[in-house]
Amino acid sequence: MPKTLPDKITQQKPDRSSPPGRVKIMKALRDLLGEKEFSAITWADIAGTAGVNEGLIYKYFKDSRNLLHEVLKEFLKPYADRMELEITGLEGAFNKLRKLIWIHFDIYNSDRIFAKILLLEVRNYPGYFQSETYKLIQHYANIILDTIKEGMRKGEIRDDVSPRNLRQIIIGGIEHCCLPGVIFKKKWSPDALTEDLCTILFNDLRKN
Amino acid sequence: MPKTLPDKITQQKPDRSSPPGRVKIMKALRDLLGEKEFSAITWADIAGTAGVNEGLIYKYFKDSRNLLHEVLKEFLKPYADRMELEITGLEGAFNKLRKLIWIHFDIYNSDRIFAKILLLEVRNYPGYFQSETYKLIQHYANIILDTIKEGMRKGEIRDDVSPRNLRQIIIGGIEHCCLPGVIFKKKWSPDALTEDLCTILFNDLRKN
Amino acid sequence: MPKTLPDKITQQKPDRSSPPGRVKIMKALRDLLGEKEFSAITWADIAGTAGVNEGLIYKYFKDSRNLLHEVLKEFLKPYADRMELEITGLEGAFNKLRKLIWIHFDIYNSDRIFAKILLLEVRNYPGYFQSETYKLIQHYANIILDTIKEGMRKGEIRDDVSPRNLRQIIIGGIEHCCLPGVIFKKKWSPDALTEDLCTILFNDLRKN
Amino acid sequence: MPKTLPDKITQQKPDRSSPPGRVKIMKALRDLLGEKEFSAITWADIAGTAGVNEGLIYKYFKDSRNLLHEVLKEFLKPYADRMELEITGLEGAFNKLRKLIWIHFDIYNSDRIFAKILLLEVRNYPGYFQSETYKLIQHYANIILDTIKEGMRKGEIRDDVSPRNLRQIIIGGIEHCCLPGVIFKKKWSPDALTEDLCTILFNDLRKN
DNA sequence: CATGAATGAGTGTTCATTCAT
DNA sequence: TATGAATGAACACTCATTCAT
Repeated sequence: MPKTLPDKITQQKPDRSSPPGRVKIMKALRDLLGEKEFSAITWADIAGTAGVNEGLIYKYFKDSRNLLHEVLKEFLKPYADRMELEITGLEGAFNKLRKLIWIHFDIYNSDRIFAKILLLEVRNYPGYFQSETYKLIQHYANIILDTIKEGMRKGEIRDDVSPRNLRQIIIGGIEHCCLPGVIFKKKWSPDALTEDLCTILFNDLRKN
Repeated sequence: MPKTLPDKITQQKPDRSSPPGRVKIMKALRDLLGEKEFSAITWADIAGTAGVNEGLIYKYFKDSRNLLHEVLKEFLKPYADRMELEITGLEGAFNKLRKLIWIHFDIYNSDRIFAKILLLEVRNYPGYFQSETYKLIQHYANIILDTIKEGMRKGEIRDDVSPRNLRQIIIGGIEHCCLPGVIFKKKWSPDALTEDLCTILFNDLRKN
Repeated sequence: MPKTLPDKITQQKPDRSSPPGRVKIMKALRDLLGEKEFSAITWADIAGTAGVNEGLIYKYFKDSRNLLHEVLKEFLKPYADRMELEITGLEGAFNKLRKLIWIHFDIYNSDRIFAKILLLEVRNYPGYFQSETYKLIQHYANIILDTIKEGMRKGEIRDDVSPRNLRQIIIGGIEHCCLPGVIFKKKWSPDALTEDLCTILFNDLRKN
Repeated sequence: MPKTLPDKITQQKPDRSSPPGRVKIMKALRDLLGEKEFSAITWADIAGTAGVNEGLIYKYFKDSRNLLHEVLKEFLKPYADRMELEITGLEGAFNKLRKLIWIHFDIYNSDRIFAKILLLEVRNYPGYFQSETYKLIQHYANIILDTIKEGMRKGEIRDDVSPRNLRQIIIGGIEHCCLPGVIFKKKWSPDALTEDLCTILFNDLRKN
């Protein structure tokens, strides 16, 4: 079973290039997201929490959505490289998929705020599917897709199903297994969920 | 392969109890949902489209969310009975599940507006998970869950996985297989999707 | 010499169709225009002066420019019919032109607020030359143009010059004769200005 | 017919007294005026275009209007001497006036940006009529006025009209003949316009 | 001489909501 | 039952301006 991801991926590199105000604003939004829905967060909230002037937000971010995407990007970025790294060296498509699945469960489990935003909120903001955040998400999704395709090519995975559908089912399965926990704020075990999901997807569902 | 659902489930019973104003308002929202996001629809929009006064909406609905739920309920209601009806008489858990899966694909396929609302929008409205709409959705989910449990009890479905997780994976799989089509407005074939999803879930994913 | 225009053309017909709020708002803007530049007038000013809510302005006028044009239209409308009426029955192009010139001097003389707006302010608002106000102004300009053309056709006015240019010179002459008075808030005599303008334009400028 | 003004009047003397920042700022505003209305130009625009810091503008110009006037002054200055030069040596008031008129048409024709600003925008800025720009403009106007007065004194021009009014009519005529071209961005012929304007103003308008 | 960072006050605009008729 | 009129409170966003470095 995979071990937890290296303690605290440094989410925020205090580039001396990033002005303190900008940093404070992003931090403020991150904090506020823990308290309330993004759509309920106002510029006044953000400015107030950050301790900066409202106008400053506009200086660094063209609008509130842009700010959110910036925050999400900063959250998602580190996982991008991570994910590819984690599966290199693993043998067999199923092992890789299992690992990828586990990582997803772990990420959603360890940061509930972002889990809620990613699983529930962000998707129905206008323009989400053109956003950079979506592109990052798609990047992960494509890692899964590539793994599937490779597995099919190598004759490990049955190739009488659409690889895209398989990927969608994996992702959908992951997300819906997390949802109850996210909504009703309960902890879950990434290990156990991975086990169940893989059992169901990889094996015959019929008894014996 | 299952055939398409009986043409035009009567979505709207003109209860003589339902005053014309109320009917017009609900109709107006339904029409508007085809044009734009729910969150972008204002009372003025609704009143304008319905051809009634803004104030009148308050007579019948306490707020816009309430109105939305009312509309969704009206949409979802017919399917409730339907679903149970469709699977009674079917032999075997897998057959029943397949049928249920197919129905979901078919519903989302045939009404894209509601698909978009249900799959993307409604979930992140505050209070959704306490709403009646959610209860109706849960009702369908429970039909699936019951079918799974029955299948396990009867020794058809392997019982070393959590039935809830299995249900979540099924639902998540369905939804994520529909999502690309909903987002990018492409048609899909409920038959083909059902086939893929069932193959993946029910059988061994390993080649041979 | 022409006599002053009939006392107080009824600028505002209290159509019972026009809601009191709307009327108050337009009145408020008209009053404010006497005090300060249009560009310095805020919605708060207008709402405050009118004694109504800021939001109400938006109900009746889509933006402040629209409100201004509405006010200008109401001011200009009455003169539209007037002008054509005044010259019907007059004999000879030069008589007609003289009358039209006099009317312009008189209008600008009697309402300095609108004179200032029309001669100085309104022209450089974005979209002015697509506005309804401009169309109304053009209507007057076209009456002059038609009179010129008719005069040329009838052999009264020399036809070796462009009628459009002649019109522009007449209008430009009128406006620039008014300008000093408008800017430095001095009264002028429409009669005297008409006399000078017509002498210069109609006759040989050379002595003898 | 007068020939075009000497190619490229040097608009900008790189006084060693003028610091590079100041020069860049003025250049930036001049460039921006070609793109959009002055009123739509912000300090950020100017600083961005100039490639300097916003704060720097304050070092050199007390406010944006002041900056505009500075730019206009720089534009208008060269024509001041020019104009007097051009008419010295000419015989007869009418010849001089014709030349002055032609020069105006030519200036407005050759620099549309400044034409638009001078003919449409600048006049309704608060304080314009106290500005240095206005004084420069008045200077030109006075050259015309002096020429008229001289012509009257010498018995060339009829003296039964106010010289000021005559000047206003000339200037108004010039401006209004240019306006359509400026607004709708069409080229015009200074020669043809001069011909028409002089014919109308100097001669009898009556046929024969 | 020039900059990066930050500010404060205001702007137009939006909308759900109320109420007398 | 339904409407026209009006309201209040907030909201995102803008921008000229200042100041320490």
